[in-house]
Amino acid sequence: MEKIRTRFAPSPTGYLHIGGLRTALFSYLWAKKNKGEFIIRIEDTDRERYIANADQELIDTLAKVGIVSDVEVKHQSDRLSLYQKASDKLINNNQAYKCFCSPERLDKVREEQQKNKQVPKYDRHCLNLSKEEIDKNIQAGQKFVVRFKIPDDEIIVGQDAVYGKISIKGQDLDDFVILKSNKFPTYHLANVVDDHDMRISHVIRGEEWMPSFPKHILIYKALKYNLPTFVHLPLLLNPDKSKLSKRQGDVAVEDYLKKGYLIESLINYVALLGWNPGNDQEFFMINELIKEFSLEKINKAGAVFDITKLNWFNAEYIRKIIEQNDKRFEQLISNTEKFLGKNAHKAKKVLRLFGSRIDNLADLGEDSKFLFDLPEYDKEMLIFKKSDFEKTKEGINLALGILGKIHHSEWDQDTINNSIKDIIAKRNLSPGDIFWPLRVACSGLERSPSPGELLEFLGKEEALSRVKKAIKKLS
RNA sequence: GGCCCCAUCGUCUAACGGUUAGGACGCCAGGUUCUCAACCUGGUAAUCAGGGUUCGAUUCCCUGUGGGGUCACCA
Repeated sequence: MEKIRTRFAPSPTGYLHIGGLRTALFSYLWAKKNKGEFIIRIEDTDRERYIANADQELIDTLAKVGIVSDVEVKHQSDRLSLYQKASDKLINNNQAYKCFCSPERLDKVREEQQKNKQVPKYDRHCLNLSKEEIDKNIQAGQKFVVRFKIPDDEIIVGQDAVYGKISIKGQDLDDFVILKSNKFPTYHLANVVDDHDMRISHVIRGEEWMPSFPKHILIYKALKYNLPTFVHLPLLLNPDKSKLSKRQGDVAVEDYLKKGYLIESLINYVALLGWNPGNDQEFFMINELIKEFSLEKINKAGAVFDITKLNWFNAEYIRKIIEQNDKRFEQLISNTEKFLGKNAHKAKKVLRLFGSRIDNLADLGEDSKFLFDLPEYDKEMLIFKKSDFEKTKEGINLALGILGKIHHSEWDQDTINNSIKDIIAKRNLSPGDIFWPLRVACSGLERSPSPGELLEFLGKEEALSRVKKAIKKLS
């Protein structure tokens, strides 16, 4: 059997899109599952939209999430002769022709057709130019494009691994351009020529390519290439069901990385958009995805990119990593540092404190502020809703006394909690009379990690100072 | 508008003719508890509509409706 070869072929016109990530991931998974090859190819045939370095950034972002090309990354702009040759061949076979129509004329024709409520379509003005006319035009320095000649009496049938049989009448197709006047190929030509040249077995791409699928089939046939398996992926959608786009939220993978979403959660979540494992498993590490991935389980309907579920995945992964406390935790710590600014050295402790309370690492900066800089708070806040002024005052004073007696070397939440519980029992107070004011004293907040955790984090000196401050407020 | 594709809880999805239509996120309620988070328990909520085919349709077929994609010398 032929070796499985897939490719991800972005054009360097911007950053990596979430949808692009999903496409790249599925291609990658399918190749790896079959012990095949995954290839990245840069489709830089549009010199007008080209963005310098975008190709490298695309490659870098993919590498960050673990998706790497098995062969050297090639650029289509380096391979122009290949497309030229294919184009020549099609012209020679009378399956393509040179077109000298100016953009102005094309615009006019299109405008006219729209006015008459016709479908905009090239009018084949140059289809039957004589050899003499063509030579004359070229000699006069006239620019031309090469158009594919659509067999308009044919019905083109395509087979897709996800959508099944797709058929369309030739007459509904336009004589599309395959070679631009600057000798660069269009997507249609370059894509087909390269996929054939690189012996791609599965063309995995977004559903937005469906309309041009028949064109590609026609080129394959005209060039006498074997057809690869086509796999069109359902679209990723905005909450309003339109194609996932900027303006309704972030779509760049880098944006999510910057906000402190983990690679694991991004990959895991995106893998489950338009694909399912056929059972209830939700958590997948990359190797499990490779093992379980299958084309049959790809869905047809578009999938809304739902940030709340991504948040859940991310929160789960953060908790798991902290719990496991291994090498990945060390990585998470250094990843966390950049969100803490000057408090980066406390990253590990901050993570331990907030790891189960955040959706993404970017939340950490804001959430942990009070640890380093006690906010102002109202003294009323110190009194627990089921307590009163006197009991609160008694409680926190007792706390101060106990805490003062705990030695620096024993300053940890277990010791602290045990001592406090002790005194609560002895004095017949309720936990709220003492834990609550301690929390507020330490945080200035009503919602926070537990007092024990906070006291430990702050250290004896800072902790006692905050407690004293609270007592002062009450007196 | 032409062409193409799609259609199960709000969202991601399972059920390859027979299920009380399942799971997850979210949301709600309760438990735990000094608060929040986590955790545990429970609940909420869906087969777009109408026709067929069939003993039986979420599932197959048709029509309608709805949504989306695409109609460039962009990919």
